[in-house]
Amino acid sequence: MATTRILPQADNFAAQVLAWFDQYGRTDLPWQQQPTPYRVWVSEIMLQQTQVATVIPYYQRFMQRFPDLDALATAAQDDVLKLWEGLGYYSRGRNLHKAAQIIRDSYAGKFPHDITTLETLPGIGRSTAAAILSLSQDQPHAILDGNVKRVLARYHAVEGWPGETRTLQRLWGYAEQHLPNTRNAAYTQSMMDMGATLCTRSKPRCSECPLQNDCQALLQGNPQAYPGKRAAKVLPEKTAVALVLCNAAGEVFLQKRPPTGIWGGLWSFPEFADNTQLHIWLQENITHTSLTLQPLPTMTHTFSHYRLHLQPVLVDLNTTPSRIMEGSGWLWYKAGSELAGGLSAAVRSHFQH
DNA sequence: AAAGCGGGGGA
DNA sequence: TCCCCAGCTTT
Repeated sequence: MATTRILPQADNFAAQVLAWFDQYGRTDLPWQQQPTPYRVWVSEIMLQQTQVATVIPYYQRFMQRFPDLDALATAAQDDVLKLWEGLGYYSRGRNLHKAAQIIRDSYAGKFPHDITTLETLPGIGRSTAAAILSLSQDQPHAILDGNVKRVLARYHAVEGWPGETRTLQRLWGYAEQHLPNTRNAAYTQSMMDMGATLCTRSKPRCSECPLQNDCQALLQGNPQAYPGKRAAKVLPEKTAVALVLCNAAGEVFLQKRPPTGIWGGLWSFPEFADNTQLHIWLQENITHTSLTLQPLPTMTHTFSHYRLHLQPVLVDLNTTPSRIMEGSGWLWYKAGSELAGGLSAAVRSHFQH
């Protein structure tokens, strides 16, 4: 909650941010011309998850077609979504349209100038509501979009991933603490511009930053370490059995995997959910009277979404397969030989040992 | 190919 | 309150 600040700034953070804005801040963006709440609102919604350069042409078409709140509220949803095509996150367009109708019907068509009311509208959260009223009305609210999160996380060396409630609360605290007593709109724009152009995710241009002398992350020598990344999720563990079937020629039996899923379309060992499935397969496909099954050391593979513990079982036929060396979907593979298609990581690591 | 992004909505 | 999702971009 932004409160009235009657004391002078505790530090010169805001002064430096404002001074930078006066020299380098953007003032030529379409929504900065006649920054009415409606125009700023539309721009802020479009700018969620989307960069300025992408937004500009969409914004211009949108404003041409829906120059004011009433035009938007009256439009058919399809007409709104048509202008959103290609921007992504289409619920933004639907919510924008819905909110326009709510303002028309419940607020007599007058755009709410009160942050609490604004936040109740679909598509408008705390940061977006603050940005609209700051930029269009110069109201003293703090924003906290991705750019500002980066600037503050670095300046204060805030540990933790901003998605965590605790980290987010700290960042909001700093965002409010640094607000200037005047020129809030310029300050808000400056924070966004600094985040977008200086305090970038990778290769921040710290030597050009007005905050470089006090930035804790920079003083630590590693601004890129902030904000913290999301903790790696604990991956589900899966187990499977792989058949390493060898013949007397020193070749290994491989199957082509289905086109989708892990190792899609690659050549790999026949894989089974468990030993029972392996035994069934062997009985159906191998005519030898007695087979020796020799377990090999377990191989662990980590994918983006799970960890696979693969139990290889070696079966040596000690015979040379009579005729067919290759069928559709399977073949006998000699280590190092040419192969039309890739090998799964499991097979590659098997042959490296 | 993986992460980031502001808010909505469901668990 | 937490978690996942949407869709496109950037790295």
